[in-house]
Amino acid sequence: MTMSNTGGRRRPPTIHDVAREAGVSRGTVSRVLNGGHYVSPAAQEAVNAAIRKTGYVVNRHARSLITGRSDSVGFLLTEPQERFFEDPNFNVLLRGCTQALASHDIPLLLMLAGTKDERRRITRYITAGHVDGVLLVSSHSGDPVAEELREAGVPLVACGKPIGLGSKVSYVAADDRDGARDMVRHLLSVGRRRIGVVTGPLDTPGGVERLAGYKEVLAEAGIEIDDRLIVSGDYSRASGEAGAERLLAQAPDLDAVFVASDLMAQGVLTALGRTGRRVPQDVAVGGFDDSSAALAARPQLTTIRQPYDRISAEMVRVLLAQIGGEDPAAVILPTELVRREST
Amino acid sequence: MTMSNTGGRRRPPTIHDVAREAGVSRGTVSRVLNGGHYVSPAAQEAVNAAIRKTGYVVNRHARSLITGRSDSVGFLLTEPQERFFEDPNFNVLLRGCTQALASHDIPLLLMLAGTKDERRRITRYITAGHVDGVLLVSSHSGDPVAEELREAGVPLVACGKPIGLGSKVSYVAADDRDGARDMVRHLLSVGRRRIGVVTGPLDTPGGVERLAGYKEVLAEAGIEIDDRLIVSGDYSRASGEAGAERLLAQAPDLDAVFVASDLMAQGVLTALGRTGRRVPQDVAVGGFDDSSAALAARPQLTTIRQPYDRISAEMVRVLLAQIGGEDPAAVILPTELVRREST
DNA sequence: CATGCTTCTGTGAGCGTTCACAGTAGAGAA
DNA sequence: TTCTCTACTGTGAACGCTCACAGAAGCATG
Repeated sequence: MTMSNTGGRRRPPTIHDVAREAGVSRGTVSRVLNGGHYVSPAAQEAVNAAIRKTGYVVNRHARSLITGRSDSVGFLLTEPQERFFEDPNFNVLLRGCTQALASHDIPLLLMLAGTKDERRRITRYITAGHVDGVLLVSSHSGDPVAEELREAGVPLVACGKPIGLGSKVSYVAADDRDGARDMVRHLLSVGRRRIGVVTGPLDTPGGVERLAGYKEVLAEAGIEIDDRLIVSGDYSRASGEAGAERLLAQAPDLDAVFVASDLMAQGVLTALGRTGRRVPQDVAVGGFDDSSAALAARPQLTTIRQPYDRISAEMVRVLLAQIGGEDPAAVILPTELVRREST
Repeated sequence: MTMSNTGGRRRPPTIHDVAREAGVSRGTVSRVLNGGHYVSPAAQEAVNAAIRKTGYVVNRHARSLITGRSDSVGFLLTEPQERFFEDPNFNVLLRGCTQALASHDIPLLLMLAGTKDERRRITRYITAGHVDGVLLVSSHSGDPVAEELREAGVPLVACGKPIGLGSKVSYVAADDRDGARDMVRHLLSVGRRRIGVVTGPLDTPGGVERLAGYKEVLAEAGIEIDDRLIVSGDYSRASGEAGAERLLAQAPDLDAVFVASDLMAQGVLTALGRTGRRVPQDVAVGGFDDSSAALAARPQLTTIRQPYDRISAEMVRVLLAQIGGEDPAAVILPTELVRREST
């Protein structure tokens, strides 16, 4: 009598064990697992009972081996690392994507491609088919990773419109220009006329579009664009502080600043405070993002809310659709003015 | 003449293709891929050339199917979601772990287990063997997920000492008690005597240990412990603010506050500012973590630096060792006082 | 010359799943 | 009856890899 493996190390149950338990074949169990088409109610029930009894969980590796899909997606960050730390938006986005994917039972692989080496390694990993698609967070133009992935035909959804890439890549973005318009209109409505702006990097759509919205509204209001009222930052707190100092030097009479991110707006508040200017009495400050930085700031920031929960949900939806064979799509979501203490 | 697949959809090269190209067998290619033992230099070279030429990348699913390993690890967050957003430490930890794993070519799966449903799903996923091990970020005691994983024998490394679990689980932590001692000694050294404390949750090791360090140093200095100087928070900014208000009500004469996290310290600063107290002139404030919040605060916080880069590196090292069959281990890392403007 | 050892190589089997296909049973139509 | 159609079920054959094993070659030892 040979020893069965009953007493040995517990081996996870396979589809075979389930089939035997349910008194059906592998094929029937597999069909139940994949939607239950062409399965009789009796078999369906028997299989489900057997799955519960055995504690069976599908072996994704075996499945992937034959289907060619990995049933996982990558969340790829090609920004330099500092932004990841500082920017609260990334957290929200990452969490939203993770949860949206989880509801489809799809794990998210976090990929950081800061250095050249990392980029090569990760590109290789992705193009080898180890993930079915990629959620890309990298707004800067000329991102070589994104371009390579697009060429390799990897399903891809960017957060924010990717400037450098051809139009054939999906993206989900908030309506930057419209948000900027709302904010500047709001600043006008509270009586401000000398409105400065700290833009984002001008090689990002957020940088370009928000500045465009600013200019449009001023033009509509018949206010001349004054170049001394326009400076650029890189979305970091420090660059906001530096930007505000340049603004104050070039145009000490300004009575409002529209800042292209909440984090930079924090820096602006610091710089204004240092010169003794009160916010909002002397200078109104409007941010952008409605990130946690907006609430952390003193005074709390009036800002433009980017619907990050919806953005992440849409990114996942579009990506899964694309993995399923649909064409790339662009989704633009509306923003919302959130009024707090700084205006 | 049948059509070869040369003209069809490009199919990724397999180990077979490499073997044919190199003029050796699958087995030899496999041996090269796995360390190159028992392979002649000539074969070694031929295989490497063939790999370069074909652009071969190993199919991890096929490998996993037979080895039983997944060559991936999970980063599991069982905290409620708010903390993830607010706390800058998570970012640092997450990034550090991702990078440390990347250098071993191991992808990180991000797992968020906020709700009961998510917890069940994720436990199932992990115990099914879809990851080789888990990096656990959850300091609260009585975490059911951690306990289940431990029982299931899943390699596990916690960040911070897990109170609830048996001693058989690995963890990496900063020396909380010693850090707290350093900070309180520092406050004493700048002449403070009425030192309040805002602790973390007392069901977390950080909460307990940092308070213990505080008490020890005061005892050594011959200062009586005054319960009115001790309040607890939950590491959130808001709880810091509330805690400071309670402290000020109970002991308006305090001249320093040791706060168990930088984020809470930000709240403390806000509350102090509201009562007109100057920091550090009237009240010195010491934080803990040296997170980005410490630099963002005005004044910038004197704080205890937790070596998160080393913590993440150690977590990964210990986890990989454990996956490799070694026994669980505990690692305690030293902290460092960082003096800034708030003391 | 046989024997053993070490280093290297190829081969068959099998990991757990899905897919294509063949087949069965029953219902309805001719 | 006989045929066709639909609903359902079971059975090989992969998928691409690693592992165990068998064997070959080279060299030293008995």
